Amino acid sequence: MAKLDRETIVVEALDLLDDLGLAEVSTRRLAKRLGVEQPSLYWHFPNKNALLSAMAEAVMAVHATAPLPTPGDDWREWLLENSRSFRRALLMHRDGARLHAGSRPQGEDLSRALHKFQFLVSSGLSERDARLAMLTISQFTVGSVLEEQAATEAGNAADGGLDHAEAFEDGLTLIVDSLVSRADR
Amino acid sequence: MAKLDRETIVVEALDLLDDLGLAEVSTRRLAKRLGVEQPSLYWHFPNKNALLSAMAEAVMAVHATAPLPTPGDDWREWLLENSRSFRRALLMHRDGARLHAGSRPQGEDLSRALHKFQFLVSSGLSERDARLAMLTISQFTVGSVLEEQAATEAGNAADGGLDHAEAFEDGLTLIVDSLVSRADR
DNA sequence: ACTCACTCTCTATCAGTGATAGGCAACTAG
DNA sequence: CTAGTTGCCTATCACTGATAGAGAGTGAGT
Repeated sequence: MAKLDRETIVVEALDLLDDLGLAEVSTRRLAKRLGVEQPSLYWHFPNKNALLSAMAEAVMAVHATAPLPTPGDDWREWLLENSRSFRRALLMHRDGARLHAGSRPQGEDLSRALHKFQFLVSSGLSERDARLAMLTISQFTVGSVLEEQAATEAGNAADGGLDHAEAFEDGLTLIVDSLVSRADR
Repeated sequence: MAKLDRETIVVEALDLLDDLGLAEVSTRRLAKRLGVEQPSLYWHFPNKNALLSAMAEAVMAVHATAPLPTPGDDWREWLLENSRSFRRALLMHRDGARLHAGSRPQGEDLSRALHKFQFLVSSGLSERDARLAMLTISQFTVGSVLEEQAATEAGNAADGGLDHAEAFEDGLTLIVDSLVSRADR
């Protein structure tokens, strides 16, 4: 019936993810949505992990398509905006952070990361600080969204009335401020 | 045969975790290790999630037992050491960060967190900065260890020859430095 | 026109998973 | 001595990810 297709599958899988959460994403449920029998999925993906990786990559697509920094840009502002874009991508789907955490970085991302790194260096940061900036911020962001989504899905009452967006913004500023003062020195 | 016991079960479960990784921890494998049939576990725990929570709590026990700060302590040094202790606990078991990420904070921890918060405030940080410090650092730490353990278990070649301990230390310093300069102002 | 290979989905089935129902022995309190 | 509780057992459930192998459809080469 359905013209299956890696992309079609991934799109439907993300829909399923949003509806039921990562734990409830099964190959059977997904197949049923696609109007197909379960083993058919295994022609397009070698196993479920490969599917989850493709989903994780698709989730990151919005962020990975965002324009790269150009030499004239203000590095501080760019760093903030880049991090927000990353966070937005993770938040766009239910369990986005958990999904992302269980997947290794792809090939395309590496060259983009390199570009960003070089932008920071040519903006005046030391190589060490540039690498530190990218690592620390991305780890903080993943940790932050992971906690936010865990809080949302579990007790579902916001934990302690915490404003996650504000907390993220503050944490991000905290980190970036430190980088600024190092660059100024 | 075996005198089962919540603690005995958790200890064995953590052993199993270290041997096979979180994905391979099943109630049957665990029961077999304990010399017991699988449903017996369900007398001691209502479901597998409860078991995983108990495991997560046990993993944190080392950290949760560490002495609380006392008024005379240097807050910067204490903050650094507290974060290292948290990281060490996560690293002590395979998939420790993943295990931790899938569990909600317990009751005991909350009063400890409050104590730490108050220590930071009485050391001169604003309430806002104290909360920010604890949140940001813990999220960074979880994100950091999550990535470290994912790298270890997957490509198993260290990713990019990255020294995770050093990267953590640098990121931590980056964050704490920012807090210091805010406290000085 | 015929055949061969390839693509893609199907049916059938597997071992393994978390979980529940209900039985039965051992211990303990009245 | 009996009644209740504790703590394990057997048997079974619905569900999961995965594989084997059949067969329908398509298209290229001769």
